[in-house]
Parts: sequence; structure tokens; C-alpha cells
Amino acid sequence: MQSRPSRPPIAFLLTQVGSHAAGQFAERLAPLDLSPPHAGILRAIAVNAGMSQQALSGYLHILPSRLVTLVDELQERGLIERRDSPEDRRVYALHLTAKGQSALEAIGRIGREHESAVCAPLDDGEREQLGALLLKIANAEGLMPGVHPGFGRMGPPRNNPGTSELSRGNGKLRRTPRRGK
Amino acid sequence: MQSRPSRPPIAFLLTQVGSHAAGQFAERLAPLDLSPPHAGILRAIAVNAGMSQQALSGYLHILPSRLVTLVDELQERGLIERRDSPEDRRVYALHLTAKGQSALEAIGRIGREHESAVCAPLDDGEREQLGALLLKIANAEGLMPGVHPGFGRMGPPRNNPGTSELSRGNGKLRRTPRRGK
DNA sequence: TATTGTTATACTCTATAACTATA
DNA sequence: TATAGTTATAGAGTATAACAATA
Repeated sequence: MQSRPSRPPIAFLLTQVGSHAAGQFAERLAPLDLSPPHAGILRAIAVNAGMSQQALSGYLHILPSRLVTLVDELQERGLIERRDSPEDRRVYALHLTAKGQSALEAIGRIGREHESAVCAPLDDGEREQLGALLLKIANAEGLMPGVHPGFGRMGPPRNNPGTSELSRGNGKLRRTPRRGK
Repeated sequence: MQSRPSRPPIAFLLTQVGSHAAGQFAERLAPLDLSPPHAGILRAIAVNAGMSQQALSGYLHILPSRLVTLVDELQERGLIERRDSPEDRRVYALHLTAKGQSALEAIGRIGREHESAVCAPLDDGEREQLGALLLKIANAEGLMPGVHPGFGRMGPPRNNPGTSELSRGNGKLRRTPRRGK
């Protein structure tokens, strides 16, 4: 009886390869000085222009409190705008700027590069197979089509923590609240 | 010309499904009050009994400073021992206890459950295919067979942060250093 | 009273530097 | 001087509570 070479469990391979792919994507995004959550936000706003931060929070499963920071960063860099919603003075309507549009296109190019790199060892038939199998699992688990994975910390190598161009930096963002009673 | 239904990019599916699988595994592990890094450490020590914390750090890509805490937690719960190394008084030789052995067996059972759950929507042939395709990518990326993915924060739902049974708790662990000059 | 965006706070993980004991 | 284990500290993500403005 010849024992077939045992393969690692599929669940383990999925976690390992998925985590690696996520890290690679974050690294490829780093030159744009954007993180995966930033990219996810830009994409969501492009698809659904004018959406509120609450809606975005629910869609991307990012907590509202964290969204404030991420949206601030994108706004400071001129990629998105917070416009006042005409009907409800509590909410912001989020929109891409022209600069945000071209950033999104750059992200698209990086995404295609990334896809090629990840799939490099597979031929066309194998890619077709793998896509179908993964989609089957994703559907069974009830995962949403455009909705990202866990963005939180599986990101890029934080080599110089705190030296990022991102992070804080405050120059009058956000609406001025109504004064007076 | 009929457009085929476009599938999400494979890289994206990998990240999404992999992250979800990792989260599920962490949840299944939670009843044992163990985290994925704990499980990885127990497994590594079982395979390579007597290894040092440095070796473990390199093997699992967990920083030595973080390993101290994780090893402390496993030792407090009687799953592993830090034995003095006879040749070099600086290093600890890490060993599983009997309790650690049975914990590892419980982890194995959970791992098999997890594997079944993840692969539930696939038949035997599809599992074979998927395993082969993932392994091809993992090899191309130079990922090590037993070596974990990014354990860091894609874990279980931290519902009551700080109320975990784990975490701190100090009752004389570790060697007493040589006194006197 | 409920909701949107926001601030404040606590905990965890990551990463680096520095320290102690030993080599 | 170099190394193993440890401690200290800073940064970033997660999560919850609370608050002001508005509904």
C-alpha cells in the first residue's frame, strides 16, 4: 500500500494563502500611500455615490468611529468630499473628487497586477476552476460579492510605524454645526 | 456576443474566504480558551520537543517579546513546561505536558470539524482539485508547509475585551536567575 | 426619544529598543 | 561582544460608551 503524499488541510491552506495575498495587496498599494480600507472606501463610494458614513460603515463592516479617521484621511488628500445632505443635516453625502477617480483607476491597475501575480503558477483552465471553487465556498458562507474580508491587521509591513504620510493632520474638515439655539 | 457572468478576482476571493476561514477557526477554538497562536505553539512544540523560544519565534514568525506572553499563558494553564537547558543556561527547552498533549488532541478534533465545515459545499473531487491548486500557489509563494498564516488580528470576536480567562495572572513562572556574582 | 457623526477610552497586536543573565 | 529571554514603550486596529446636533 503506497501512502499518497498527505496534503495540508484545505482550511489551513486557505487561511495561509489568503493572508499572504492580503499582505501582498497591501504592499502593492503602499506606494500610493493608501491602505486596503482606503481602497475599499473609494470603491464603495464610486459604486454608490452620495452614500452616508453610516451606510458605508454597514457595507464595509468598519466601525463608525474608525470610519471618521479613514474618511478624514481621504478628504485631507483631496480624494473624496463630504457634502451636506440637503434633506438631513446630520448626514454627509460622500463623493469622489476627480483626483479620487484617478486614484481609483490606479488602484484598479494595481489590482490587476496583483491578480496576475497571485495566479501566476496557474494556467487558464486552473484559474477558471479555482475561481469557481472559491466562489462556491464564498456563497455557502454567505459572503457578499464586493464586500471585503477582514481588513484589520493583515496588512503591509509596518516598517516605520508612525512615519506614515497618513495619520493625523488637521486642517478644518467637516461641517460647521448650526450656531445658536 | 453573450457576456459570461463576471467572477470576482481570484485574489480577492482568496483574501475574503481565507480571512473568513481564519475567523471561524478562531471561534471554534475559543471554547478551549485558546487562540490560533496558542494552537500553533502547541503544535510546533509537539513536533519539535525541547525547542527554544528563539527557534519558535523564527519558526512561527511571532516576535520574541510576544512569545513571552503566549508561552506564559500556556505554562500558567499547565499545557507546557519551560525546562532549563543543560548546555546553555540562557535558553529554555519547551515541552508539552500530558495536559498539553490532550489539549493538542482536542485542537486536532476541532481542526477536522473546521475542515469539514469549510469544505462542506464541495464534493470529493472538488476538494482534491482545490487542495492541489492552493498548494501550487502556496509553493510558488514560498510558503512553508506547517507554518501558519498571519495569526495577528483576524481572530475571534472579542466580545468582552479584557474579560478573557487568559491574559495576565502571575504566579512564579520562569527560572530564578543565578544570584551573586 | 432615536440617529449621525464624533470623541474618548480600553484592550490587543505589532514592532523596536533596551535591559539582564549568560555565552 | 553576542545571544536568549524579558520588559518597556509607541503605534495602529477593534470595540464600546457617551456626547452634540439634528430628526
